[in-house]
Amino acid sequence: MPLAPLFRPIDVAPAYQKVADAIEREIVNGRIKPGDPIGTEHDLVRQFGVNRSTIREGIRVLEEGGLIRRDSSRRLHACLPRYRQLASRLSRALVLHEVTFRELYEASMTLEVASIEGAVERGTGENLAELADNLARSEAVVGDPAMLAECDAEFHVLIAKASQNRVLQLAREPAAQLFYPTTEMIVTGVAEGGPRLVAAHRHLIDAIRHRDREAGVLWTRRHLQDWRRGFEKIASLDRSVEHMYMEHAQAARRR
Amino acid sequence: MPLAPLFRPIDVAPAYQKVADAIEREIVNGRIKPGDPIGTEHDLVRQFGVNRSTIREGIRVLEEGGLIRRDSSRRLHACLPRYRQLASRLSRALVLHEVTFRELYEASMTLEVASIEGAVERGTGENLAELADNLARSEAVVGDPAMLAECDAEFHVLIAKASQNRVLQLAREPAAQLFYPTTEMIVTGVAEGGPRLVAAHRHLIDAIRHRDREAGVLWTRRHLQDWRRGFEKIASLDRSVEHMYMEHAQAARRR
DNA sequence: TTCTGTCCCTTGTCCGACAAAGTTAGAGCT
DNA sequence: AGCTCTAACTTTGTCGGACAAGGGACAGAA
Repeated sequence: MPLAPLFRPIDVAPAYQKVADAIEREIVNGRIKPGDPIGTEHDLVRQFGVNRSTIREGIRVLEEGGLIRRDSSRRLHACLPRYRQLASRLSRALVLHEVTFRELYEASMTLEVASIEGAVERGTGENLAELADNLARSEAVVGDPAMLAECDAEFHVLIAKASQNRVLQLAREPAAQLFYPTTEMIVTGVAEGGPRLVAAHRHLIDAIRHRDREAGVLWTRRHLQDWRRGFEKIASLDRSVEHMYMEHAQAARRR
Repeated sequence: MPLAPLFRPIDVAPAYQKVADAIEREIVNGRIKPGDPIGTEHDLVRQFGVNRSTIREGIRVLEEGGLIRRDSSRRLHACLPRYRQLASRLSRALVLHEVTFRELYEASMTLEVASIEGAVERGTGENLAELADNLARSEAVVGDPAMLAECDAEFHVLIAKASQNRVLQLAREPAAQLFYPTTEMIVTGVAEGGPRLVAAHRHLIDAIRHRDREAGVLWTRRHLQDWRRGFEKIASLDRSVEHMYMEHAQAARRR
């Protein structure tokens, strides 16, 4: 007969983890504000009373989590995690889980429609100006698939931003990052792709300007259906997302 | 006149970052499969030709990203990033960006409705069994707010799972993690909260069983509106999400 | 067979060291 | 005085070596 449990397991986290947790707590609690400097490694060695190697391992954890960064002079300071950086982790996870383009398409349909609804309802003049600027740049590069795909990605980020809902902004980002590389392929492969894409963007901006929700939803759906039709000329929707994402994700990390 | 560019900028990432990138590439490319052992630190020292401290810093980066784990005996192996773990990073970011409950509510309305639609359309018998099991456990703890809140969180994870859309599963998770702590408060504060919550769950399961999309959407909306009404008795929707998340997030990390 | 002691290996941590790059302070010049 | 340029000083990234704690394997004892 097994012994009755008498003791609870003790929490024995390694020291580097405790260091990371302690600093994280201070940041999330707000005692260290984004932008505030964390001391030098030597300072932290003194404060925590552990070796510099241990401190450095803890710092790596926080750095990867986006909670602290090193500025140009490599000094440490707290910072607000960037959605894009975090989303690239998620995109990577989606690739590893071998999600299909069908899942990506379906989820994006939901998320992008929600974004445009928010944008139509709450988009500001400033949002419209950014979108118009993006549109102008898109029109200028309509013949260059790579540039156009980049503009398209930015356009939808701006739509999400115009929704004024940061949760939505964050939620759509992982799927969007996986879309991005395919857009270039599609615009390259389908002759009508570029102009249709730009036209859809124009209609979306109009919808926001006139606060015309129906039009916004309609054109978002069409825009995505265009993507889908274009994609199906190249591959099956049930293929899983693959390596194509890699180059883009790693390049984005460097920035 | 400036010289014509003759050389490309050299990649001057620190060694620990290169180590992390190299291992990440192998995992994402699929040459290292989830579950495969990475060598010991000493192996990696030999392979990369750098110091063990450097290897260890690289490992911390990958560990935080969820790409590798240490098993019970602390040996390294590749693994599939868990959505929950990644989502907790995102939740933390949302807290730091001081998103409001209104944003959380609006985004969740979209995401949960999409989840139930998928679940109604594609939910399997196994999904239903898991949901039914969850419902039974919920009914048993209807008087215990903490346990009930936990069941509620799990219920909605199961709904998302039943949608068979992993992108959606992932996208809803960050917002859901921030909801969780408030559910307990609400069920505690509102007498009718517990029974109403369980009733809604029952209706949702029925909707999936009968593939009744209208009912699924209807009860999801009601369920969320209940949350909202309950929350507004406690605080304003425009308050930003705060520390309340911390205890839960850190506890989840340990698992 | 099951328990226990021992050995080897791995990890977590520490110490000390050094080159490169950035920072600061002061000397020197206008 | 104000500016520039150089020389210390700091800080980071990396290295080598070291050691204790703890898991796994294996042999021997009950």
